[in-house]
Amino acid sequence: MKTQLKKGTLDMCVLAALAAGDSYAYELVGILSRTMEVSEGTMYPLMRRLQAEAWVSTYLVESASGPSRKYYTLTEEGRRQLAWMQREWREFVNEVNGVLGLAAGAAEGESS
Amino acid sequence: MKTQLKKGTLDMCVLAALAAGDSYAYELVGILSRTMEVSEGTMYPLMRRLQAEAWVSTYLVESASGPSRKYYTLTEEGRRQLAWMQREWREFVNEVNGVLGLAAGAAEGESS
DNA sequence: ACCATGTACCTTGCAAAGCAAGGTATTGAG
DNA sequence: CTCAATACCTTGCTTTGCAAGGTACATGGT
Repeated sequence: MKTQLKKGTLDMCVLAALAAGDSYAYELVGILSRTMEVSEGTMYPLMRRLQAEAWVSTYLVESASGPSRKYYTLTEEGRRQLAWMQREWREFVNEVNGVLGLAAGAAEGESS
Repeated sequence: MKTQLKKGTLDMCVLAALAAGDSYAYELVGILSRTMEVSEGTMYPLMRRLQAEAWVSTYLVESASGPSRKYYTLTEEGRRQLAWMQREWREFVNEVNGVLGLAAGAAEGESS
């Protein structure tokens, strides 16, 4: 469920998570999954996009408990992009809530 | 812009607008355009979907200034669907803001 | 009569994004 | 030696928004 709602917000969520510290795709799925549903099939293509846009850069780190991890760091441009996305996000939420609010006022109690 | 963010919210917005009173596709574009960007190419297929799901029903009304208008009414099921969508929407907004908030707290001032 | 403008309907074809399902390789436990 | 967990990845499908195009009616201007 909620698949459609996530469109366009996951990049922002990942960038926000990376703003709190470097991480790798597999771990990011776990981190975001504490709050919302995400799958690996979504994550890996997403990370490629972020890198293609130069919003993140990568480096490899060997792990003692499995294959090497591909860590991602937020770039300066990524940081700017995150700020811009957050502005758009808040704006959009207001727009939608505006439409919902209008309807709520007209559909429910028209007290005074 | 913001095309991706709209995915999944436009149906809800249209249902909300219809909760305030019957309307037709062309007019709905105008109504929603006061708050957010929508185009006809989006609206007409959308209305077909809503009707296919039985969330709206239609009736024709002749117009003095152009072709007949296809009015849409919210059905009982549509009303229930709208309520459910709004719940999902608020939940989702909280989830995303949660992820953004975590990052904000960790990235900016770590006072105390 | 002609044409532009506004109203009102519609479709086709594309692009973007999320996801299930599948696949590979490494490490450690039983 | 097999099983699970870690960690990477791709292919194909689906949904949705949108630009671009097309139809038809009414009105006003020329």
